[in-house]
Amino acid sequence: MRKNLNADRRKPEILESYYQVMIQEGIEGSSISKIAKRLDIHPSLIIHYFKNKENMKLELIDLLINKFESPEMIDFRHIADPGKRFTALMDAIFSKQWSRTVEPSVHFGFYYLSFRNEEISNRFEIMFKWLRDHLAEQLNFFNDAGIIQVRDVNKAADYIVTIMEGLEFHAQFLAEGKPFEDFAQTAKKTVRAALENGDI
Amino acid sequence: MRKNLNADRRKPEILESYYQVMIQEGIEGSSISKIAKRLDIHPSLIIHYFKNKENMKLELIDLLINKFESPEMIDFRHIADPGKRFTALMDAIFSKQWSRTVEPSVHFGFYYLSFRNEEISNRFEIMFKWLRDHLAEQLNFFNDAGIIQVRDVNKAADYIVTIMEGLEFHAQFLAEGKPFEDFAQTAKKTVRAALENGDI
Amino acid sequence: MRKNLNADRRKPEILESYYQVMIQEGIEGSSISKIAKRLDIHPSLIIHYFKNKENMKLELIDLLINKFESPEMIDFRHIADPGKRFTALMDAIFSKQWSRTVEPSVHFGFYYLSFRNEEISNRFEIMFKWLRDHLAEQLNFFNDAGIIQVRDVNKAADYIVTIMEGLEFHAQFLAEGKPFEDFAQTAKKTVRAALENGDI
Amino acid sequence: MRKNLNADRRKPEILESYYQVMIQEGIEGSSISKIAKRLDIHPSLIIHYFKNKENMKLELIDLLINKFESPEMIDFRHIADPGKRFTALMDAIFSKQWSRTVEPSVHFGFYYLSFRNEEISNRFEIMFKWLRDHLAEQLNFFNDAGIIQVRDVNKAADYIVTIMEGLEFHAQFLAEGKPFEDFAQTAKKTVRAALENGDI
DNA sequence: GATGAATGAGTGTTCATTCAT
DNA sequence: GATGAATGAACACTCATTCAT
Repeated sequence: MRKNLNADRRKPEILESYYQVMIQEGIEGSSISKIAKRLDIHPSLIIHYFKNKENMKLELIDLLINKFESPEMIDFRHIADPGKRFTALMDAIFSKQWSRTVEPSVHFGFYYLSFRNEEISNRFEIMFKWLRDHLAEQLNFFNDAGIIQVRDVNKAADYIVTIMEGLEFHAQFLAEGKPFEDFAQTAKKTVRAALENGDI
Repeated sequence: MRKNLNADRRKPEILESYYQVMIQEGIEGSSISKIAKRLDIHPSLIIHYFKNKENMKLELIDLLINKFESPEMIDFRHIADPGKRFTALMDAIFSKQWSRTVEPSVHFGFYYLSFRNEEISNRFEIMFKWLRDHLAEQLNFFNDAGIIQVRDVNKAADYIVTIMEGLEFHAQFLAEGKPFEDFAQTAKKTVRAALENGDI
Repeated sequence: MRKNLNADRRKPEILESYYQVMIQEGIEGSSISKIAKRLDIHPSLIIHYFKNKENMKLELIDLLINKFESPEMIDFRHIADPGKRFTALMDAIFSKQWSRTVEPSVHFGFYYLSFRNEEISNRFEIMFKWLRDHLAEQLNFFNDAGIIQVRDVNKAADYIVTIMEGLEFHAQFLAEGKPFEDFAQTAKKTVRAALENGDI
Repeated sequence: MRKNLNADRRKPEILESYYQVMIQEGIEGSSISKIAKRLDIHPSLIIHYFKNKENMKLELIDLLINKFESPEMIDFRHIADPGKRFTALMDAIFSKQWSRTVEPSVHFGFYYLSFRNEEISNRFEIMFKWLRDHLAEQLNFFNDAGIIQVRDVNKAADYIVTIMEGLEFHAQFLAEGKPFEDFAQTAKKTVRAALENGDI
């Protein structure tokens, strides 16, 4: 039991433990005492750092969203060639690595909470909009380069995000044992065709 | 307050109350006592009917899934004309009425639980596969009738389900105040195009 | 599920079920619903027959005590020869069959309850006194016949009962895997010696 | 009512309360909330200290057993003279003080629980064996000193423990208002005679 | 005779949180 | 910074029992 660490080190440690407990026990099963037990610290210490559970929850969400928005994940503006950049972007979006940046059970757990918690809802909204806008901007670029024939880039960006999220459902209930990538490839091709054919 | 109703009337009444409490308070917030209070009955009466909470949960899920699978929702085999049947099916799938057969918050609540509860997971899987297979069968029919040019009906059916579920995310975070139908129309057109163009 | 049996048949059936549940689950674990479930009848039916649990408990005790007091267990007055009758009585008292007329766990369960339940206490007292008096009477007979040299038959009878009950403790904690009869033999010999030597 | 005592003071306090409630209400009647109410503390504080009721039960048993095994109760090796030591030991064993170190109702309550609870059973077994072995060792000493003529010290020790426990039954049901010591004296004399006469 | 509806008290336990140290 | 004492609300569930049918 390490002692006298300061907040900068303790807080991420606690959030990581929170995340792990959530994976194993679910949201409602992630009690402060379980999180504390995993770290071999006293539950009160968690309250000490985060004031209350709600704060901790929001801080965890912020942390996870930051992972999503990290440039190396989805920003390929450093690739000059439009075709290559398009492929890179599509590959990234439909990759398992990207979809599973955050454990699906945790992702959906917070998504579920967003129905009744405005603070969480806002955070999700900001994240999705950021993603959508980033995609729209890139689609514009690909349009201009003649790679795709999208009529309404905003709607197209919405469409991509929609499928991305839907993929998780597919993986959960319809994958029939096949790896995530299997159907993701199909989805990617279909989406590419839609963008290239000007279906949207 | 002895009303002496029998199980046939009480159980649906309790499940309805459970459903309503879940909408307002979320899954983890739906305690037996809250459900009972809503009905002005004693909590132990709920146990009397369902033995335990887990049973009640599963019975509620079964009830909700039955709503989904009701023929009038999605079965248009009584429409002989292939073109009209296709349109009817597409309209149904992307309709708000269909998407919101069950309150999204409840739908996603149970979806979330399925990560850690095999019984729930199985029920979802069966429902999604039933839907997917029904769609695949219909796509075959439309293919034969020359309405669409689908290469792989199973993948196409998967794709449709995937988008359908993804739509909920869009409505939640990206709709920007516009009604559900707005983007659903866009999605429908894009999917129709994909089926007609043989993109999948 | 047999129906329409009358009290004469149902009550012993229920008491037997009660006894069995008590063996498996202990006194505090013997709920009416468990007893009913074992018989595949409705818990209310048990209340119907016995009015309440306390009555049922007392009726079970009466039933078990009757087993104890059955003449074939301990009454050897039909054996005319004093020596043979003495041996028969001693053998019976220190036999496993006699000691285990009622399951020890149940016997001690009710014994334990007698501390706080006067009705139960009275029943035990009557039974023990009946046994003690029966023994005293027999000791008198053996004394007169010159088989033993007991100075105070009442005290001797008390002593025998005392050891008899203590034997159960020995079997529970000190038997070290050996059968009940092992130490019971030792005890019997020691008691016989005490009676014959006039130690009491 | 925040008293902020610490575990060293609170735990014995709670165990004492548990013991008292058990005397009044029996084992199954000793709920955590009753124990707490007696101390005017919150029930969850008891959980705080003992984690769960089972632990508390075992800790109470350990505490009571320790009372039994305290040297001043039964260890007379400081008395050099064999005859005096023998008398002291016999007097102690058949004394009310020793028999009632723990309230009989509690003693038998736990004894009863031992039928269905291995942890409790083990504790009893250890305690009884400790007592038996201590007696056997002393009997050896007395044998060597020529005070008694025991043939099998182990069996004799078993016999003594058996009677000791049986005495409680006698006191409960056959004492007929006379004090415990009354029949205990008789038992003691008879046992002494058996040891001295070589009946065992 | 038998069942089911309904109650209400009670159980042990979990939980987030506050406060004192 | 860290721990432990203490609380109080809440939870699912068990139980014996009553009443109507």
